[in-house]
Amino acid sequence: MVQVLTKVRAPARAEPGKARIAPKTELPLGQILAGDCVEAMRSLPDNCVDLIFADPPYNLQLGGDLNRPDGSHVDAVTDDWDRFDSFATYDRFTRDWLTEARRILKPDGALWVIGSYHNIFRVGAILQDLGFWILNDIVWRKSNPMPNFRGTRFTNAHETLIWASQGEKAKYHFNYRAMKTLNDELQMRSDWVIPICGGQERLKKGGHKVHPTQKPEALLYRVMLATTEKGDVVLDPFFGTGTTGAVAKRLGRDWIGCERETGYRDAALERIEMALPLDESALTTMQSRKDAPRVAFGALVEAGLIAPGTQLFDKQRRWTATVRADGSLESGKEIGSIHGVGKVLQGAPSCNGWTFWQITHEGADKPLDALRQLYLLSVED
Amino acid sequence: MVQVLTKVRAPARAEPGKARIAPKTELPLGQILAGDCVEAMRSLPDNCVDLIFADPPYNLQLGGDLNRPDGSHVDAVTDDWDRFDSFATYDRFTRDWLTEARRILKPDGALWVIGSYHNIFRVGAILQDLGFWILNDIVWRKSNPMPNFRGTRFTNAHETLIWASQGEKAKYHFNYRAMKTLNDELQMRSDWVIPICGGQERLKKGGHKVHPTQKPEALLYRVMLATTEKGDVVLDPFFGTGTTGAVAKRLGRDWIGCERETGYRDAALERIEMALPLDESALTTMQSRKDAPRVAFGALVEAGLIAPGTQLFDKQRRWTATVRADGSLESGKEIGSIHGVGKVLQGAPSCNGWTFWQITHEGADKPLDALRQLYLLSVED
DNA sequence: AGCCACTATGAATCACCGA
DNA sequence: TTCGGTGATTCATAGTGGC
Repeated sequence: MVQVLTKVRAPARAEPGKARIAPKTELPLGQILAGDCVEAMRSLPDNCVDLIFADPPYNLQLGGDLNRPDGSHVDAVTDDWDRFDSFATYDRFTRDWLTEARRILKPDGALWVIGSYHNIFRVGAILQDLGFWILNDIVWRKSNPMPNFRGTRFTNAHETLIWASQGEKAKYHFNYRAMKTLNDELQMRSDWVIPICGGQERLKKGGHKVHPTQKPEALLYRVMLATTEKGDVVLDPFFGTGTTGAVAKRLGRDWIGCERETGYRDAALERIEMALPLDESALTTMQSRKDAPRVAFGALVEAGLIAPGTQLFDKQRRWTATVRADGSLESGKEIGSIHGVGKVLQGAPSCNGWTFWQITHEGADKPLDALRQLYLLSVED
Repeated sequence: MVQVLTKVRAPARAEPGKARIAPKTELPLGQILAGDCVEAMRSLPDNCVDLIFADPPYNLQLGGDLNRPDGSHVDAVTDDWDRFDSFATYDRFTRDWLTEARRILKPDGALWVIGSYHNIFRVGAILQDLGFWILNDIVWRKSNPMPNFRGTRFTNAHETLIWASQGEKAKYHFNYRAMKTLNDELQMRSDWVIPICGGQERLKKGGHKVHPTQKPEALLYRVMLATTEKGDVVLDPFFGTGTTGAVAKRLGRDWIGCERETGYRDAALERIEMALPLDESALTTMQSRKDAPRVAFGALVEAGLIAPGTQLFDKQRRWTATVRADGSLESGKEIGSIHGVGKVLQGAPSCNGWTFWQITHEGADKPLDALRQLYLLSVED
């Protein structure tokens, strides 16, 4: 049953003198706390993190084996950590970690939780009961989901994220301009098309995936770009193989993880060690409408086709420019879209940035448009 | 003797002796029951409807008026207790109508509920608590949502539907082939792109919309096509201006509505009166193979389409087998049905012999299934 | 090199009838 | 009620190997 057992504290808006904000120096930044996440969070002070991203067990309740039509076996999520006796047990677990999360979250911090229909309705109801205020539910539309092999239901092609603040009146951070820039000058919608995690990004060991449910970095990239600032502290209570940490490092955010399993912790630390932080200029995102670029290529940056910090150049190599995290471009004092910067540099009345700017990709120089074609192929539906 | 195994009958709608299924003649088909939906549903017998589609209100706890169960008025929602109280009120309301819905729904019936992040998590958790079994959550992705004017959040561009059966082991109906056909021969996914209701379809009176949240008919069309058969009874506890009734009439389904407000009832009746039912042939949908007559492999041998002694082989020609006079198959030491032998040879948990085994027929290699089709044509009248 | 064929796999609550 | 037999059912990527 979804119900609140104890009355929750007032939702907390940062009022000077009422809540002490813990300084970052007291925090285990860049560390993975071993053990149960509730215990781990108990070791942290009140009001100390800016964002919590949580990917809790989904309580899938899978039955027997499943085979594809060709007879091959589907590798299901049967790990111990996803087994709960009942909805009541799962609800208790959920209430426990959400309660602790609420305590360590700053008054103007935000919570993100991802889940599927197996668990997300319970999580959503409980976090509302605890006083969190839902700002959006976000649909991650998978461009390449696993089919329904037996033809018994609709292809389960999405997962749901909930974005919530500490309370109805609580402040929160939303980088509206960065999101709009990332989405080709259209407001970012509540449905995001992102491929599942595979290929080079998927952590493997001995030919096998290290974690059964590794999330794509593009998902975390958008979450953090939308709702944190550079230097913010991001905590992930179900750290797994550290996607949250890797993206936080790339984006210049500090991170804290909680993870019970040694194998996941080791893989995460090694992975984050290798992650390269973006440089200062690449991290600067659009702040106001005045600098607003018209960009159609933020999605390529997010998808990892173009890394923030990448140098672009024109065919004659008269100018170069640097790609920033939200898909804007910087060249000397000029900042804007790929089109706008190209126009100003050339002193031309207009410029098509897709054909003007060149990029070195797989050892060859190509116009940006070549990468756009690649991207379109990858997300078309 | 030519033998066709019994054609699959229309799936029985309940276990005989387990529950009495009310005959349709006892039901108020094509009527809108006035008043509160819980009261209205109480007037209906157990196990009497095949589908319930519900679009419940979700703004009870916010802004406007809020009444406690005893009828007293709740002041503006400003403190925690009141907020909790409003969720509790909404939960009680939800549990009440879902409980009654569960009673009148047939054992193999299905429930659909639509909502937004304001209420859908509570509805989903409660229906799970009541024993409903979620089959899919569906995202209605609006092609033309209202923008977020203040730029404070992501554009709220979708709503969520939950599709649930009576329980984990309950049967349910899913017209897989019809959905696949509707989606250009790809499995229908859990995210549906459908425009919001506007234009000619939107009911207006004196220049104003009659109902604030009229749903597009395309949405109901897909729901009913996917999970009901012609002649099924569809009930909508929050009938509004009758989208459910209009689509049910169009698709040859019977309907029952519940609606408190006279204005909505009048508009709905007028609207449904004008709706044109599709003719018989247009209503015929793609049948799944499972509904086709069953043919025993032996019948093809008997009919002379396949001679005893014929060699069969798999696509990669790893194995061969010989057809025997009684329709059994022999491959080395293995003897049995086309399915059983294929299963053992591959070491697979199961095998569809019709698609696994190939045969040389009229100079070309074909799966056995091709001959089955020929056979079906030859015995059809 | 480039193209094609073939294989592998991903958070999945994945049949149903008759004896 | 359990058990066994029949037979229905997959999409987008990534990777590998042959020609």
